[in-house]
Amino acid sequence: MKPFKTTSLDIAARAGVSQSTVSRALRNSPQVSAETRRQIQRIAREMGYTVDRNASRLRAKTTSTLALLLCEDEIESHINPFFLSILSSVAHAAAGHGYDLLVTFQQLSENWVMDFQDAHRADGLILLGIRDRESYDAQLVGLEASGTPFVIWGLEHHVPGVSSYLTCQNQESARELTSHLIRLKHRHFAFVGVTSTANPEFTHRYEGYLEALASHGIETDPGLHISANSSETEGYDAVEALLANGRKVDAIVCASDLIAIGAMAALHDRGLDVPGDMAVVGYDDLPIAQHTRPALTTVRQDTELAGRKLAEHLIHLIDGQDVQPEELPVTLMIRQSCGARD
Amino acid sequence: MKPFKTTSLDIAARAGVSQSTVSRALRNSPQVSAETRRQIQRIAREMGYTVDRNASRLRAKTTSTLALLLCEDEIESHINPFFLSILSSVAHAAAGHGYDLLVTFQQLSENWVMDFQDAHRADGLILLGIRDRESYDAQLVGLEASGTPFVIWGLEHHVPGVSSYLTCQNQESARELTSHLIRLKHRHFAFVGVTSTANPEFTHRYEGYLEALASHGIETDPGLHISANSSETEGYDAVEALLANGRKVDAIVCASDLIAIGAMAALHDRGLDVPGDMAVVGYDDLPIAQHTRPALTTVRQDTELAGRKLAEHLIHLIDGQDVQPEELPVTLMIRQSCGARD
DNA sequence: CTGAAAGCGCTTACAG
DNA sequence: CTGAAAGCGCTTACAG
Repeated sequence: MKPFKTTSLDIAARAGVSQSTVSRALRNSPQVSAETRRQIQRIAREMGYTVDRNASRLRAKTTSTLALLLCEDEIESHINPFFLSILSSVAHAAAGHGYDLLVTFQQLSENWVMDFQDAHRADGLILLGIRDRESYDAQLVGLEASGTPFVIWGLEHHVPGVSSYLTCQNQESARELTSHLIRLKHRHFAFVGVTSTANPEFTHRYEGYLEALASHGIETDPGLHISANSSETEGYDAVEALLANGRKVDAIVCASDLIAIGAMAALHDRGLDVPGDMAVVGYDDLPIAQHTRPALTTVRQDTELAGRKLAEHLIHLIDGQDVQPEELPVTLMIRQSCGARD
Repeated sequence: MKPFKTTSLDIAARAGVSQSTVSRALRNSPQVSAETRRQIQRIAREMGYTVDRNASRLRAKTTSTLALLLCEDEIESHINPFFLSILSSVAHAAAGHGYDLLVTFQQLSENWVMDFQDAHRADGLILLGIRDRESYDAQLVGLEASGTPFVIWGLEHHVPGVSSYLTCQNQESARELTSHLIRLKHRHFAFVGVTSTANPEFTHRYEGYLEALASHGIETDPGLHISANSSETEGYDAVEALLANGRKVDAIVCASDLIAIGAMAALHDRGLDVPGDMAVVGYDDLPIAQHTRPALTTVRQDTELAGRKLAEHLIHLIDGQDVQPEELPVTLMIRQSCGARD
């Protein structure tokens, strides 16, 4: 069924050179004369030959593969579109650098380090998604011990030469966003989003929010911080709880767009108008954010850049170069849900 | 840096058997006595040994890898969450069967067959996403010629022993959904969604829609079929065009949820109430569909099942078994946007 | 049931 | 600049 498998020996025979020369020519080795190289590459193209990756990897003791681990909650099985958008960008970037991308969607509870330690499936790891810090930290230690390079999104974890991280300006942007709401005359604030070691990003956003309130002399009430994971349902429930406790609120800062969308649904169901009765803002700028009504004011994270940087940092680490963690810039997207003028 | 690489020879030495016996024991070969096998597997576990996949694959001439190609539009770079949900399910299923999953996000224009033909990167291919039929069909022919097994979502293409396809009950469900709207006393219908050979799924939904109208004696006006690809923006623009042409309409059937979300935004911006002035229904039941206000009436495709079936069908094909294409069942999700009673 | 041996298709010192 | 040769770590006939 399968056609005859062309090998480097076939190319060598056709080109009248040795198999080693073919191997060199195809890897663009400067050892091979330009003319020989051109001819060999032409013949390879004509015969539809591509290097057998398994053989190449076995011999070179490399995998030319990046692995991406997307940790997901087992309860809320619906994955945050934000991570999927990064995933897509990582895939592009990896391909652009000649790496394959192995994707694994991991349950929180599973012990994923084992898989990648000695299995020689990938040269390095990109870690995305939510996590249970208890087991997570232990697994990171295991990863480091194995010498596997890895890059994490959204969690400050840096071991020079082994691992790095990328995150975005969570705190600054949350401060700016909140300040914008204050400028729009909102005075009674609530924050919806879990803050814990398991979610440093939300925690930084909360800190930025608190800074903005403090710098404008607005008092903060711990009862107006409602915990919620990143989903519409938890956002909905959080706002129901918030409204039930009866405190005066005129602006809700949500730790993510998914939460904000749930929040807007809850307000709608209570007959409250956004932004007339209540301003709502989110975070991430998911594609849907511009299509909700009112359109959602939020903070744009550049997922294309994030994915590209994740891949590049990992490849540098694999190549033995050190990389510095980076905080990527974000953009405020002022739309209607915050009560903007137009 | 990297720890000493344990090989099957190390296990053999420790267990006092030959390397071949270790290899057999780890592959659960019935040739090895139960006791020897248990002991070898225990030692392997103790030493943290895992089979080197590159060597194993090279020797066995297999890859234990499934590839998933997600074709995306270059203009609308934001990927349909529906496909990403299937992707996640495929990843789970592949892992469950001991396969790795290689993910590639492909631009429409690229010639992707080449990559997988001789590169020995994957044993088979899953094809998802939109496509340009002109080049697509030619590439499928190339794939078949190479003998690579593949499974397609949403496009009837079946070559016994080589390829298969999976789709859902597009036509029946669109007929039912439209009939439901008719039962709710809607009489003036529009359909938004591109129908062309490039998008057989939308085309089947359109056919189901037409059947429902015909069976209730409702006349169809070609001017009330507006083309749109699956995005909020195109849905928005389509509805603007629809309203501009001034015909009486009281229900819009959208070929996807993304289109429906754009449609609802456009109606909102024109001051029209959904479902009071206009019913809107979608297709896919994206997670967001239950959180729009009004919540979106739509058709649920079981992405978990779809992903699992895609992986299983492909694995069967790889194993040389024939598989029959399947049409997966769907569920009507009646919510508020159609003007339901409660 | 077990072992010795060949070989998958490459890459890379080593020698010239 | 090129070639002959070794060997990456397995799997799998072949022989016993």
